[in-house]
Amino acid sequence: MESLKVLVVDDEPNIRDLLSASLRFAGHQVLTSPNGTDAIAKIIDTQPDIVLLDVMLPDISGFGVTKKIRSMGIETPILFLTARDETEDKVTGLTVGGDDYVTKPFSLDEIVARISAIMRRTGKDSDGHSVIRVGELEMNEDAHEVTVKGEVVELSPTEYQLLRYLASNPNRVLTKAQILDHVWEYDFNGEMGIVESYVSYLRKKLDPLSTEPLIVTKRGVGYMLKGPKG
Amino acid sequence: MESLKVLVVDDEPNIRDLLSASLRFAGHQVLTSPNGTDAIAKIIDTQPDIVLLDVMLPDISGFGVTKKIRSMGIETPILFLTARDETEDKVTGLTVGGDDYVTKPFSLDEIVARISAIMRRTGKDSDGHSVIRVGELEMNEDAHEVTVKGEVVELSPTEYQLLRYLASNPNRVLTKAQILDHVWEYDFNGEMGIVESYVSYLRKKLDPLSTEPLIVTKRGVGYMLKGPKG
DNA sequence: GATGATTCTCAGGAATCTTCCAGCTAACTA
DNA sequence: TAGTTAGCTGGAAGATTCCTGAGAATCATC
Repeated sequence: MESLKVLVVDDEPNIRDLLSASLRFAGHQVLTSPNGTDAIAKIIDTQPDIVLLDVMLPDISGFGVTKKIRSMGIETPILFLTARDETEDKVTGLTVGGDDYVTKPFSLDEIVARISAIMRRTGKDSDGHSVIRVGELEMNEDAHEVTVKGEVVELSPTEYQLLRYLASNPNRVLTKAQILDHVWEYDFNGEMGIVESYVSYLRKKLDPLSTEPLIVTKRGVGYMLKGPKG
Repeated sequence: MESLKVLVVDDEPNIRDLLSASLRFAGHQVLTSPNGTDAIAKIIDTQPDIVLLDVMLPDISGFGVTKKIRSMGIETPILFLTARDETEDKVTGLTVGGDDYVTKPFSLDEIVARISAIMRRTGKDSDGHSVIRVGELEMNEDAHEVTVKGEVVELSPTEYQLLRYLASNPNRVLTKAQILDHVWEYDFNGEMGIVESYVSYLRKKLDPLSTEPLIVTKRGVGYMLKGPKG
């Protein structure tokens, strides 16, 4: 995916930093804003490609911000961030147009994936390929379908996210800490043993179909998804 | 459907925004107008392909607007937006020619479908395919008839709309929030469990006729209508 | 009004998923 | 080689998600 200009709007500095770091690392240009009024000004001023917008803001709500900028003819797609208990009754209207939403706490990989999806849908992303392909492995992001050598593999949500993170970084060792940070929700405070468990689950499902082991262990370092070359 | 120039006339900014976002996302060019006089000017000025016209406007009524532009020889088809309690005959009398009407509150998918239908009828839509075909499933938009392997299936209005939304996005997972936003009326604030119920209804009617389950559940993500060739 | 269809809510239960744990195996090191 | 450490995996508790039947409320039709 090409580099995007992203505006992150959230009143919690922690969340802003978390998202900034992650998005910058993904190659995007990041701007931040702590409240609604500032966000509106920045959107008008800098014209970002996408806005990550917390629904719960100290001054104007995320919906208010949306209404305001839309009434000015600004079509920038928005990815809403909502608390889990707000969603149930307030979801309506959130996924209109190209917009989408994620519930807090989220995983960083989820955010990156949603941004890609929105950019793909709104057609602003030049290489709008919704399929991740690494050797015999294929992940269809639209259908959430995974195949190895054409054979469909059923994965649970967490298994899917883990595999996506690995497949997005083929031939590169990822530490358990990195995996935990990207795939699990940011407030997860469990042990890294869970990564081992899920790698085990993935292997059990993937290896019977593939000619050679897909996920290799780099002892003392982490895991790596093996691609065709290298 | 090709891109159309749509004029949205409504005094409620919320409705204008909702329709703008949805129609723009559907690939149309959208203009908006908050009242009757402005609408008339915009119609003359910009010559839209279709007008979404609220009947209840602060200055001139939607009927007044229609009368005015028709007297000037402008044949632009109109989709009226009316409150549910406004008398039926008053409206039906006015839906001559290619015109049509929907009652508020409406669902976004309904609006998009009606626009397609009008464009088809007035012959302005080049690829006027009124039949959605996905594998063994066939939906005739004109006759509102659904068949699986040629067998007719009777569906309630909501069941039909849900199936249409799914069938318009084959092999693509749609979240319950997306489904709610597209299929249900914009002021619906019930729970997402209703989507589950209706999926259940559809399955009960469709699956007995099809060779393999049409609607698949992607646990933790949403639902997907499975078409040929994943 | 009465009947039947439709919409919507709710709750029990089934199926699946997440997480942790503990015992085991494989790999490294002294 | 033996000891130590890192990683693997089965099991199980608990949580979550999904399915579906039952019933209330609403709407349409006669």
